[in-house]
Amino acid sequence: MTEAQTRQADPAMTARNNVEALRARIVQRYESLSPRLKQVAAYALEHPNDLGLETLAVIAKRCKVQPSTIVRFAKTFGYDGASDMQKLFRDELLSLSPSPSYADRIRQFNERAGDVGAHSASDLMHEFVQGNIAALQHLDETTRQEELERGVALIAEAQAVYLVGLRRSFPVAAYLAYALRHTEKRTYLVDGLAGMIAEQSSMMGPGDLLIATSFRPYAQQTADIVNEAAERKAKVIAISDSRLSPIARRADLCFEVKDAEFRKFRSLTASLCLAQTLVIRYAYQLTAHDGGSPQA
Amino acid sequence: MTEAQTRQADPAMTARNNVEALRARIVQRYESLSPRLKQVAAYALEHPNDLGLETLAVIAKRCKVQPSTIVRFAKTFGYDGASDMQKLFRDELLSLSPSPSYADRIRQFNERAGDVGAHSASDLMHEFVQGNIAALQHLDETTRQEELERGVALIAEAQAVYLVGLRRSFPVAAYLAYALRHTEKRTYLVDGLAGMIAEQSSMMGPGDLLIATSFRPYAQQTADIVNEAAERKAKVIAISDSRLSPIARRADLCFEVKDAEFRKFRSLTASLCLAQTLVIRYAYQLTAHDGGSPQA
DNA sequence: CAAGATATGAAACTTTTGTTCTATACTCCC
DNA sequence: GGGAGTATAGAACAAAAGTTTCATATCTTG
Repeated sequence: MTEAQTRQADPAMTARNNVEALRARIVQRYESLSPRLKQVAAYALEHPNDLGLETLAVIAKRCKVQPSTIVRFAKTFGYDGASDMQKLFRDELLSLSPSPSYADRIRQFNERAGDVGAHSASDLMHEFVQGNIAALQHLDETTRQEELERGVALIAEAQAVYLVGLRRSFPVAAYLAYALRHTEKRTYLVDGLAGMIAEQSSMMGPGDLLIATSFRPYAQQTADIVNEAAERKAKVIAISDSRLSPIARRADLCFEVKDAEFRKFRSLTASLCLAQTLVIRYAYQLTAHDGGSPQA
Repeated sequence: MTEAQTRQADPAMTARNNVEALRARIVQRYESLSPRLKQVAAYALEHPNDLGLETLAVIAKRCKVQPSTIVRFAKTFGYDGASDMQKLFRDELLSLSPSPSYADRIRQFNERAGDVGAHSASDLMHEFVQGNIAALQHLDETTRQEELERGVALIAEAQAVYLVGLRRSFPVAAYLAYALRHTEKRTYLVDGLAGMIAEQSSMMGPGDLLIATSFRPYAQQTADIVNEAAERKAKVIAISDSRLSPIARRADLCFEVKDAEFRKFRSLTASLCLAQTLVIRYAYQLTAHDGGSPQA
């Protein structure tokens, strides 16, 4: 106790008993640390809980260093020893812990539930997280195995894959382009740079595949590209929010994705998860057949 | 020892490794316990956390009993010793604890996801959905209210917002650019088109904000831009997977995001959800203050 | 390239911690 | 009220953990 008081009195040591401050100091001094100390530093940032309640030997093993290194680390950051530092993490764990006792737990819950109306930033995040989780689960439930397999097959058969997604759908197309380019598949992102959408899409031909992403309100340009692809006998996969959308109607295969939406800000979580599934499944099919190795 | 073995054989004792079940047993047998054991029992129900991470001596003092009494208590409830029982509370603490448990889940997901060959496309999707859900929950648990508010404030104060995210982080930057452009904030996407990254980033100045997104392996160019922003006295928000990343170290504010990862295919779910929260919170703040209406 | 400084690994050492043991106190029943 | 059985405290013991030391390796610097 007297020790703690001494510490609090010392202004240079205020950082000592605050995990967040310690984290900051670790980050700050990270570059100047020795290699082994860096290992410990990284581990401390990654697994603060372990620091709090595992023994030195265990922590040391996980960091792949000697126990003595942990002690050195603690001393480097101004603690008497490793135990001294561990107290810090332990206290933090206790203070953040959800269940100090039943009574406290219930009280905490009620307090948190009470101020949802206030819409603090973290409440907002909580809502988005819940919304996105729901969207992902919906995706999982509604997406049919055969459609996924057909999508993968279309990618596999295509000579080249064209990606289009404008405005809010652009990140999906960009993600697909990035991921597919790490397989050996020839991949073109139709981005409309320099107003050359027409020129870019005029490259498509029979044997090619267009993956078009668009959500209400549908970009006319995206619909135009889908139509052009159809006329040029290219295959089309649509990722859209409705099978009735202008994108979906002329597509060979349509994935209907219901993403979370808040006001008019649409999330892309489910769309990206679908994209991820298609690409990775395709990549693995490659390794399975060719013995090759997909890169990303 | 033999006692413990007998117990494991007893199906009714599966409850051994579940804190909730232990609590129930304590309550159930409470009346039949000796006075000192009652003291320990009451303390165990009230302060499960202490049971998990204090030493026997400390717990004993708080219960006002001898350390040996704690051991007897543990044995009374079928454990090999006090340490054996403590493991239980410790695990519980870990599993309820906000940060690393979800990180572990994500890690577990990443490890499990290793063998895809056997999986059908829909199994694959199911795994990704689960992985992304874990990542979202982790984001929700670990992101601090103050950091979100600070991020929103930085956006609000900025004269102009620059976005950078190269390679696999590009969709995040693109999403932010799209969303922010639907507020009245001046927004520039540093995309490196025509090799003009240097020129684009040389536009930043004091009063501006750079939001940089980068994940391991960090793109050198992104780090360069962050450094340039710092030199030009612009503020920097980093979205990265570690506070030790080259992006994060010079940032004024760092959001640490653990996205699900499959081999080297990184998901962007959590990053996008964070981006979404920042932008919408900012937009919401605008309406609250100006009575205006954000569009997207 | 050598000398000094620094960092590291392994083992010895010390302290702390958990567990067991035994004498004593207490309770309950005869 | 006395004896058998149980509970408790405290000390002794054993195990485990944390810390220090020292020899070796590595990196700097003149």
